Amino acid sequence: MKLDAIGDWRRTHYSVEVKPEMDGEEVTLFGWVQEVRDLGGIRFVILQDKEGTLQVTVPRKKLSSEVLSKSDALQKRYSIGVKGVVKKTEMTPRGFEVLPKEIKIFSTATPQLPIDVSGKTPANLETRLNARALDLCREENIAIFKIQHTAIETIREFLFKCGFIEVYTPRIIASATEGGAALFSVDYFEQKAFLAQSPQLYKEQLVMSLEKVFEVGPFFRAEESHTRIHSSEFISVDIEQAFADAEDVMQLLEQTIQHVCKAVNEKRSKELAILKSKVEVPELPFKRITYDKALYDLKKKGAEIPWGEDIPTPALRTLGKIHPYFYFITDWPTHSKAFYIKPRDDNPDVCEGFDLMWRWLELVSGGTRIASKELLVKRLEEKGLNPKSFKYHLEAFDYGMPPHAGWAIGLGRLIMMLTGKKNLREVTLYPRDKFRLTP
RNA sequence: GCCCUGGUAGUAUAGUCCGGUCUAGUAUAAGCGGCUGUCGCCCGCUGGACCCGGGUUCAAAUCCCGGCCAGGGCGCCA
Repeated sequence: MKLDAIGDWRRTHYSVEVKPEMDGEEVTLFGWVQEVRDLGGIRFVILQDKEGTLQVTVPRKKLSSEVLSKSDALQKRYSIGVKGVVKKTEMTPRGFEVLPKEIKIFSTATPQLPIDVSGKTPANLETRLNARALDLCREENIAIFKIQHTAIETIREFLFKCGFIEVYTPRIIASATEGGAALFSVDYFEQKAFLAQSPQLYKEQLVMSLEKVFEVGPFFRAEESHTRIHSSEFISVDIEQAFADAEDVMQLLEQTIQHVCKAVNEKRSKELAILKSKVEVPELPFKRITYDKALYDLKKKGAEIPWGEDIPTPALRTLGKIHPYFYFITDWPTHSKAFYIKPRDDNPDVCEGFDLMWRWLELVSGGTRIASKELLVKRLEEKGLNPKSFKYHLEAFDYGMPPHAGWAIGLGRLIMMLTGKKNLREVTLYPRDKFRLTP
């Protein structure tokens, strides 16, 4: 088929911007054919763009042969341009239709698509991920990533307003042992290097200069995790603040979450409706329960966890039923948290680390950090880590490290909460896990 | 890495327990034809599938073993 060039055509309106009141007005529309309903003497073409759909109506006897032959060729997913006239009518859901004067076909599509973009025949997640570029054309997925956009936009705006500076720390790092999670190794010229699992050490160093920093970016964990809430590559929203403690950053966090919920509610009601998801604007402050209280609650429900251990997933599910909303878990056993979390001055067995939970899902992890080099070295040793591997990081503590605190939001999990999706992969454009490296 | 469940046309599924009219059903998508108000349009026709390898058996989509893959759960996980 001979394809058309865009030439001097430029879009005048997105589908959503066309209104019945524009009756008689000429518009230029770009997008994709979502569906063609051919009734013989009349043909209905549903044009989709990133904002939605509208109906292009082709009455056989009333249009030029050139427009007719173009519309004859149209099939699902063809990329097209339509120059036409808006006509007010009661016969379409949106109260108007567009009568084409000229149609351009920019690109064709294979007749048998791997998934049904109009959503009539559902496909499994695996099938959808294998055809992800096409899957992402579905209205529902566009809605998910618009919600993510609004969430990130809101977080940035709010943090900027609070005086935070956005930074970019290295993804390629030398140290293999920050403790805990396994890292991916990469060839780095003649050396071995690793992909960063978090910006933790860098953002702590930056509070000495920039005081309040944040970073949004991908991080990597080479874990065996095979669950619907873990991914080898994920987006973290990290902040770190000088001259602050856990309570300060918890307040910042709950305000951030509240702003996000409010913004998504106000700006993305259409997308939430598409996803059949509801987001309430939470009241502040969020409930704060201590680790001890969580264990006590669990014991009452028959799940006994020895003091000092991390709370396993099944127990978190129980906890999520007891507290079916946002809640902080505070005062964790010091040795259950990372080496840089500050132990409490009045009881060093417990630390100033916290998790923000949404039901059973850990959305955010944070805490007051250790500002004393001596204590940090002690904690590294207790964790079985070699302080020598942290030479450069520890040096920063010789130059006036202020008291500081911070947190990290798992962006995908936040989006799961907002969209009601139950698998992290669904809210990740191109998910990466142990078994999936493509597309 | 472990446990459970599963893998059938482009997609989603029925059939599998209890092997044999399964020549593998249905929906949707696709191709062709028809239809002037559809909006999950409708009607007719056509083509299209048992994950891979081995075994049991007269006979395997169906039973057994191995592999690969998927979903869920667990563990791991700043």
